Amino acid sequence: MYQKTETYQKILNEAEKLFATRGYDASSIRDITTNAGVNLAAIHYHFGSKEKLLEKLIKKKLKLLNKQRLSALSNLEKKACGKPLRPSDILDAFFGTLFDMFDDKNNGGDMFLRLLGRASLEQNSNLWSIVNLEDNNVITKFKSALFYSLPDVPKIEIVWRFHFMIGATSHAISGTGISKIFNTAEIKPESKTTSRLLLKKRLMPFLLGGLRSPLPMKTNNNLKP
Amino acid sequence: MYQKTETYQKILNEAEKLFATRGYDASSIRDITTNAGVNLAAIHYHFGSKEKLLEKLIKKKLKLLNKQRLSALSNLEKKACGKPLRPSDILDAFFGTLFDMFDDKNNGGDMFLRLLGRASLEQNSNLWSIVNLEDNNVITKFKSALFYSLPDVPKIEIVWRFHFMIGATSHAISGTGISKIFNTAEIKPESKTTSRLLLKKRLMPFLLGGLRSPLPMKTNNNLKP
DNA sequence: GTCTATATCATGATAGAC
DNA sequence: GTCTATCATGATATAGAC
Repeated sequence: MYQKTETYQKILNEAEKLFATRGYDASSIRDITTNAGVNLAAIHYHFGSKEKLLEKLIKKKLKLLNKQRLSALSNLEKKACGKPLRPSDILDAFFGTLFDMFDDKNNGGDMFLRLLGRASLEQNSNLWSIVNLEDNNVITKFKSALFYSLPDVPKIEIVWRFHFMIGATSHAISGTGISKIFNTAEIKPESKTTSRLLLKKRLMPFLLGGLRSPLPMKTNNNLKP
Repeated sequence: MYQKTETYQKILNEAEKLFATRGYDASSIRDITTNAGVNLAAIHYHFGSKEKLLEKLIKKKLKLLNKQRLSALSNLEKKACGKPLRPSDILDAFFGTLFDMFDDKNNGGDMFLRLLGRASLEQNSNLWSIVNLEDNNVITKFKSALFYSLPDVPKIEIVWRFHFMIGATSHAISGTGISKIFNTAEIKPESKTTSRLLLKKRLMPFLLGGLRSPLPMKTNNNLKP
């Protein structure tokens, strides 16, 4: 892929900067184009709309993330020589990369997650469906690895738990409601840096515990009491 | 609390309906006031702004939810006669009520979660802090119950895991990314109704597994290899 | 093809008359 | 409390310059 035009790149860079610092709604296309030194209508010309511009940014980030995920999984599989992987390693390959991207402040890592979250909440947004397509191959590969790794667990349960793990992780990373939870006299709050460093170490056992927890009862439970 | 004025109530009702169906951004104050049969300026007069109107709605829902939560917890504690509660019961009291509210389609249950999610993502929104205050008493009580129920687990770990559980639940309930996860040939998709009914049954073991999973290693690990 | 200038529209907010 | 008029802003469409 070549560089596209200079205007195109200027807009992309400025939008990423502004979205990251102010958020999507607070970044007007007037702000973006003015700061980028281009015309107001340039966003419409190059991207179609402000929303499409956001799409472009998200897809760019997502592509990078998923490349890292697949690479991590592939490395694990090479070492395993056809044997099932350890669930914890699979989770590391999937969620660990996300943490790395999140910690990459210079590349607007947390903005990415925030915007992804926003995209999933907007009712009339087609952003999420676009993200799905992009992500589908990765999800499929990781699900397969989990199926193979946990042959005694029904696939449908694994899929559900994958879903739950993604939720816990998104929420934890975006920091939603952190202060609410930690604001009590009983707990001496850790410094922000400390908890940041420890977050991954804390979340991973939680995810693994959830993934491996006993299966729910069948709806029609015919066992004797 | 008395009825306030008729106009006030009309706006509240119409706003709840429109936010639930179209989302916040797509519901203009012109739509709301027109449908409600009141003047355009009435929202500003009675609530101050569109955002404040949303606040009002969220607080109303939240108050109801938290009342139910405290009531459920209180019932458990009465039955326990001072003994620690079972973790699964505590989770039921906290998350089960959320599921019930979510399933209350007639009262705009899923709109509530969507708007709450939105509120937490908007950077310059003070909605979340308002929600915090409202929620603080409830969180504190449930944390205490968990501390008492799991005396061998460090409090800080319990708090973190509470946070993770909330994330998994929000994500699961809002349905974010469901299609992404389930779209593969390997799994025959359950009907929407079925998975809805089974969601709670599936999530609870996951949460419990996460809550009770082995603790993470200390950062400074002095144990011999 | 790339970009700019301009016009137009919808929205949230507000002032002031009644 | 209610209403009309008006404003500032953001988003978008179009015409046309280079």
